[in-house]
Amino acid sequence: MSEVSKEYNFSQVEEKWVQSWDSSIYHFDWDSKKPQYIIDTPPPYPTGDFHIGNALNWCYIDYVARYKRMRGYNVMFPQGWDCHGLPTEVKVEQLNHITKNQVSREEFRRLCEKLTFEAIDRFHLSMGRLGLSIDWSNEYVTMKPEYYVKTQTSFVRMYQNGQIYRANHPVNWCPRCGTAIAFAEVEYDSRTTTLNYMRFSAQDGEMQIATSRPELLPACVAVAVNPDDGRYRKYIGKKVTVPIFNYEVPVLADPVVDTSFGTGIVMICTFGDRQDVRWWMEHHLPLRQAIDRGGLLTAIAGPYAGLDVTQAKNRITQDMINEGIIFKQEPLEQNVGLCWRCKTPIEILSELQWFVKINSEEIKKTAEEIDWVPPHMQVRLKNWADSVEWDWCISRQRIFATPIPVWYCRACGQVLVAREEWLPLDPNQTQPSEKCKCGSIDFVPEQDVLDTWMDSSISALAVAGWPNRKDIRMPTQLRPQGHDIIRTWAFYTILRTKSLEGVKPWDTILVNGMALGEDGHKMSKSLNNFIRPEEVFLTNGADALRQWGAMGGSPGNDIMFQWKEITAASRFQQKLWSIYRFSLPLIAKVDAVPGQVDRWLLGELDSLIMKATSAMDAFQFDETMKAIRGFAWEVLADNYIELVKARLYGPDGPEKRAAQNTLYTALETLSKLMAPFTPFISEEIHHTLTGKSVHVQSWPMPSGTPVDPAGLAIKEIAAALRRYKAEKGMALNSPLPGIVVYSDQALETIDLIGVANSQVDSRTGSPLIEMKPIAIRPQMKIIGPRFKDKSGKIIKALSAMDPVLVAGQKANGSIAVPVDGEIIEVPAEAAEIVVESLSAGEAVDVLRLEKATVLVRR
RNA sequence: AGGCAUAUGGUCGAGUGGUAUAAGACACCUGUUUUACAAAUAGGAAAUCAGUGGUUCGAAUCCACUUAUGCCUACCA
Repeated sequence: MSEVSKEYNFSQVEEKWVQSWDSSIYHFDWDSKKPQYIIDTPPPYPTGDFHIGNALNWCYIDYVARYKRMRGYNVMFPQGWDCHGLPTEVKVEQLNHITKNQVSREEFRRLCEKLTFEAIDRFHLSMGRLGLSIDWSNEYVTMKPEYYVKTQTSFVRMYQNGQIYRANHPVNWCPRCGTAIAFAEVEYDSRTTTLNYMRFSAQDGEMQIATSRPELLPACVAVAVNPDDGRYRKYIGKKVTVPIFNYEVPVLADPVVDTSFGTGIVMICTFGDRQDVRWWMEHHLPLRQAIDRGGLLTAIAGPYAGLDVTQAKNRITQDMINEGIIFKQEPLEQNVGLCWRCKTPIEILSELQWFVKINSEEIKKTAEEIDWVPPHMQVRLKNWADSVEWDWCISRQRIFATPIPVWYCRACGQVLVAREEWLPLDPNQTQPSEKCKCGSIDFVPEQDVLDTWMDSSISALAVAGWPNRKDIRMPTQLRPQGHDIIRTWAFYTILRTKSLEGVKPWDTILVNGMALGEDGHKMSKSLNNFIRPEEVFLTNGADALRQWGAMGGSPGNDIMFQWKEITAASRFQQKLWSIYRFSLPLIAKVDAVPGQVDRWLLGELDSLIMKATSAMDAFQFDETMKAIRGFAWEVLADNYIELVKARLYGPDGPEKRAAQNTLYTALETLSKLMAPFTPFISEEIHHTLTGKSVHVQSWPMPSGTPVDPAGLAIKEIAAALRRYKAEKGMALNSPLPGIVVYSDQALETIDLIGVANSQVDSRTGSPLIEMKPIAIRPQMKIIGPRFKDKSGKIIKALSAMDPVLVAGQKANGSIAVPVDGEIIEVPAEAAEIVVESLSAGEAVDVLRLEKATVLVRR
């Protein structure tokens, strides 16, 4: 055997295996007869860094993938890249000092692709270094035609099924960027604005209305009051006149109106905010669009047309003050919706856009068919589904995204959606190969592109072989993701999979928490609590980081990054390495009959395997790792190895071989159990022992060896003797004058003699020591359910009885307890007797253990 | 403002109805060099389980309310 270094050199070992592993063992086999286990891996947005949060997500996936592989599944752990999106466009503009309109669409797209490919390369490096068992034969890149043909196909099919339509609909609009944006792209900032009190003239008098956006006055389509508000009841159903613009709008009643805000009367405009949209739809109000795509006021704003929002606000406010229409102003703390990119206040405009129909009920129903880990995460999806008010706007006014495969006939305006067999295509570069119904061949291409979620929401379908394979592998088995994107990625994926194939996308969704910094806040550069995985790779290695991911917390809970966890992980690896270093020259894989102590260890190993298996099946990685650490450290190192050292160092013989073989088995099994968590050190150990890779091995099965009670007793005696010596201030290897152990079993003494460095006599039975009952422990579990509300009194009375008397009665099967002058018979199990041993006057120390009594001569 | 979650020793964190030892880790204190490991080992101190009320024979555990924190969503005409 080669030299094993005293210290575990994680970087040498990890780098070695990163270099030499054959990644083809992780490839999914489309022809396999094994049960499939397909993971719908999140496709990250590659512009950015691979941070600790990513690392955590991918660790979770890798634990599962490796475990399932070892359990005999045909596992697919694919990796995709969600490329399209605004951040990349912005970055390209910054890096090249251009705006996207200064170069052609094709050129701009090319620049975005280049940046994205570079970013993907960086991710590849980090992911490899983390030891992820990704199946790179199933990699997908959403910006490549091979992938976006699927996005376009899904668009065409959903259009044909009537699930996609084009319509005028309110959208969030950034006037500066000139594009519709999703709710997720709106951020809020609190600002102080002005609340203006205005007079509207009504048929019977005057209505006073407060608004922070007087410039939307020409977009006013109604005013609303609360039906329960006695002040304004008389106006309901009547008309009022909009000042300055002089047209009449109805007065509506709506319970949502807050009677205590402002005057209790609301001006409904198209559109000031989301509530306006709700009212507009609910009450079927007309549309008066006062702001255009550029953020300028339209012709209906009369004298204010052509002004931008701020100018218009100032002018109209001043005019109304001058005319006495505004009679009061007060400051208002208000959260304003901003474009997250350019911080321009957004407007809600009605635009001709493409939409996907949202059927919340169907999504909720499908969500119920999926196993949520942890279960309460499903509630988040349901709440979101219930709060969705508009259909999903999927068109974006951008460049770097999947093109919408649609043209419009210049002659008659007819919409022409591409045929599936024409895809992939960009309508800006390709003309349709058929005429319009009107006979024209002159088409205008759709310039809008698809929302990025249209790409990523078919990830499950894409990895399962949709749409080309005859045997689409739906549903997939697992969706791992963070809880921050339940409302988007999970929601849209369920929607699309159900729409396109009528099935749920996954059997199980595993939701992991967010990675928090050491200060307990979400990791961010601005808080300076940001840790890069590379930092940990350098200081403690990937295995240590992976252990943190497993130990840090249970699924769904946020997990704090802590260096001390990393340190603890490293220490464990060092401990394991020490065990390995000690064992390697001594162990052997030989046939041998295990002794009592060996059978104890093998029994403990069995229960570790069973514990680890059930915890892994429930995605309880923390439980699994904890059990492994506990076994390796306390059971194996502190007890078993100490016990069998004498045998291992001793002459060859059946006893030595038994220890050699048992230790070998324990190490080999440990390397397998740890392989999903710490692939590097596990591989190093396993490979040295067997010459094979641990990552193609099967998950260990219990050998069926029960814990040998005699072996357990020996282990406890050894621990007691160690404690005894420590308390006496003796060196642990100093001999004792003589030891006699009493037990029900005939205990083997070979290991005890070695570990105590003393003569040991083993006898069956008990020593001549008087055992005196001194206390009674009532058993709540027995008494409670049987005696209910009397339990309290019985316990009190029982505890007060003479322990000697109770011990005698217990031996006879039942105990008579006097309660309130009445005798109640309680079963023998209702009381445990505490006994004290009285020394027989010999010069011995008595160590009383559960399964044995040890006399140590002084 | 709404939804969901969380609250356990100095710190982190298991435990989800059953005994007066509430796991473990880190930190702290004390002993010990024992032919793998002092980043070890043997031991110790340290928690009225956020508060109040309730259900129960019995509550860290279930329920209600309160307080604090986190996340998600919304934000005001």
